[in-house]
Amino acid sequence: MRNNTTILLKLKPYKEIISYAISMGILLLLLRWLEFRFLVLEHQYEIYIGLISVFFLLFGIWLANKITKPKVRTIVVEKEVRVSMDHFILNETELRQRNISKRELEVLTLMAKGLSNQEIAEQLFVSLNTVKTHSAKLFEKLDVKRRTQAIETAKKLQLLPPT
Amino acid sequence: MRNNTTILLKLKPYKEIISYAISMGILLLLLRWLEFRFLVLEHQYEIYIGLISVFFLLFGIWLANKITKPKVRTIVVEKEVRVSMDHFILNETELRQRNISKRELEVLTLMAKGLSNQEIAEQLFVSLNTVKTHSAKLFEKLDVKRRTQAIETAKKLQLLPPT
DNA sequence: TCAAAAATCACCCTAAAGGATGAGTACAAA
DNA sequence: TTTGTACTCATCCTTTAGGGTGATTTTTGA
Repeated sequence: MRNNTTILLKLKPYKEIISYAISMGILLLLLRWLEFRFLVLEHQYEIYIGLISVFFLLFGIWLANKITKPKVRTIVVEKEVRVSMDHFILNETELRQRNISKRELEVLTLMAKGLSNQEIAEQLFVSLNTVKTHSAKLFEKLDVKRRTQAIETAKKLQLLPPT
Repeated sequence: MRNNTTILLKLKPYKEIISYAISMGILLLLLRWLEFRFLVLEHQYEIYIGLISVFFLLFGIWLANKITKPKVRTIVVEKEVRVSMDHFILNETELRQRNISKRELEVLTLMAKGLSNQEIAEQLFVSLNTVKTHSAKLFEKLDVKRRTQAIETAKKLQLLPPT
């Protein structure tokens, strides 16, 4: 059982040769038959030759397609990929120098997302007043007057990820 | 000199046809010669047939290699492109789709810089009310409620340069 | 343990932002 | 010429943001 399989596997690479041999066998039969025809119709051997030619031409083409490695043309397309700064690194030095606390940075982050003070308060589970205090201190430390400026400045200082 | 080059260049595409014609010519001569041999050596026409067969077989293979189209394999190479302010391209399609006017974009730009409505009004030499009208329409068109959101959204839509 | 810093919240007040609506002008396209 | 659109400005009103001050509670580092 296992031996048979091995034999079959060993025969596999010679498949084409075998099919070639079979083809040649069929061809020989065909030739015999054509030879008979040729003898009967004396002066029409040009047709015979023509048929042979056409057959081997087609056979050659078929064989070539079977044998030859497929031509592969490689087209390299360069695709531009916008690299969004998913690997944002917070500028902790700046953070320390400006003495900005964790909570303040949280408020700043939510500010940058476009949340109102009320929404920030809800998000952080603190009162509106607390958020206001944080933002007021934040504006001082960032040396700005408005939240829009705070966001701009913070992004420039790499305290917030860019757009 | 130049004419010769031109002629050669014009002949170039027909190179295969010409080589084919030459091959056929040679073949005919060969056939003639073989025919002679055939007549002389009466019963050796199998060799003749064989030669014809081999020739057309090889010719078929050659032809197949010439004819077959190469398979095209497309390799997409992703190329990282850092997005920086330098080559910011405004998304005019988005601008048109959202029907945002030039003036509104101006206001949006100044907003993103952190200016107050009053400052924007002074910069554009219009009244505060005008700026408010513009910003109100902007918020509608950008489908946001606050200026901070407007800036965020606009940057995401590439209507404003990133930080 | 104790002081400093951070975080929380409140109150009051002003400034700015935002919503809704109406209306006049200028300019280009139909 | 008319029509539409962008731009301009105004008024009234509400909401949100921001400034200033003071106070209590946690947290933290020396």
